[in-house]
Amino acid sequence: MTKAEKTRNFIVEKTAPIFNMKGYAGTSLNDITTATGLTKGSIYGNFANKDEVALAAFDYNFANNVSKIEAEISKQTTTKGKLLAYAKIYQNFFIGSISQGGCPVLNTATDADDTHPALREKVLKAVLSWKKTIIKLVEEGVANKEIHPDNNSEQIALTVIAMIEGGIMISRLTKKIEHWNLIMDSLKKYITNLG
Amino acid sequence: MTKAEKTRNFIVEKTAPIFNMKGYAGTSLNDITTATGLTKGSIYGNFANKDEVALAAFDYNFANNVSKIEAEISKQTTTKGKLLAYAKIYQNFFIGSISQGGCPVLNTATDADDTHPALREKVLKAVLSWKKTIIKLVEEGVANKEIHPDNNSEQIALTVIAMIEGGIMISRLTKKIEHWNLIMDSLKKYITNLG
DNA sequence: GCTTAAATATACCGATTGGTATAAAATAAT
DNA sequence: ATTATTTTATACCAATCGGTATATTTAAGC
Repeated sequence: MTKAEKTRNFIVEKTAPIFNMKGYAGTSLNDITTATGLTKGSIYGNFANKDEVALAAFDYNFANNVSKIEAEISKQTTTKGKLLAYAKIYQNFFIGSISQGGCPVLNTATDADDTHPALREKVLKAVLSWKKTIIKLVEEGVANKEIHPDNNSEQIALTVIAMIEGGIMISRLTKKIEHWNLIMDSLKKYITNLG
Repeated sequence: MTKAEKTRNFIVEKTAPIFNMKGYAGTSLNDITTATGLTKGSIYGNFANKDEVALAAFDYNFANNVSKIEAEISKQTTTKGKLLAYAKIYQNFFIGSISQGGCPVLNTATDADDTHPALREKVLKAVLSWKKTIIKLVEEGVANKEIHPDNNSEQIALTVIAMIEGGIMISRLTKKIEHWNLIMDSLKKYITNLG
């Protein structure tokens, strides 16, 4: 890894939480330079413009979350209940992540959907791939005869995502962990009752 | 109504959708003056600063949505199924609102939760009052023996809000009305199965 | 170790940011 | 109709915005 690559990564690491908290328009180049300790020249030596930093920051934030979730999911040996594990993991594990800027998908989606097409496109892909992952899990459950084939796998995936993201919004706003727990319990019940 | 009051309302009406789309940091005073056709002097003659315009804009956006929803809810004669009507109304009615800037609660919550305490406080109150309204409906249903008393009314309220807001985020991002329909159908089923 | 190329810092650019003082215009009260 | 008051427009402010050209420093190749 060359020096430039290291610096590039360093910039992304340091600015990712800022973009996640303040949004694209809310994050200034001054924020970026003070967070990294670097000067503008150095930033623009590694990125063409603010857009590229923001896009890289979203990728970083999202990949970070995905890898954490996937690491926990893969720990689950039982193919049955893997879907349920999804909710459980989010509930127990995601709290820390939630308390420091929140979900990058939710933040970037609401921030960029009407204002930043390139960024929007990235979140869109992220959500669609997330949806696809859950659909696969559901179909796995159907194949295992754990989930009734009458269920609409796409509907389940969308519902799970909506409950998680909506729940994150509420919990971060009210700052009440009980709210988060109640919603995640509700999600668990929803998944359990799929059978 | 004095001239100043009229102008104040006019400014709020014209800028409310902009704040809803672009967020607080993303909306500039230039946006405000071009949207209203007024000059800065006129804006600052009616508002102390940009903050006050943003706060008034949120109030306007939120009140607008609430009044629309309440108008439809009150049309429902049956006390039973009023909760269900909630989902139905959102599904059929909110689409137009969603396609032009989205839900002010979701937008402002994710925009302001880490950046703008005064604005955050306003959304917080809005969500808590929304939650309260649903809780009351649920308790009404329990009193009518339509809903089993074992149910946790707060959990139901939070779940309903989470599904709606999460669903709005997804639908606005993917721009697929089928996604919205699937999630709202899921919400209806959730409410139906409460009994 | 020297040269070459890459990476960073400095200093600056015009444009725009939110905000204000003051003057001009429009409204309200008498 | 005239005065007093409110409302709007003009012109300006310092600060910050995103971005760039150039100089300086640092790392890489030989």
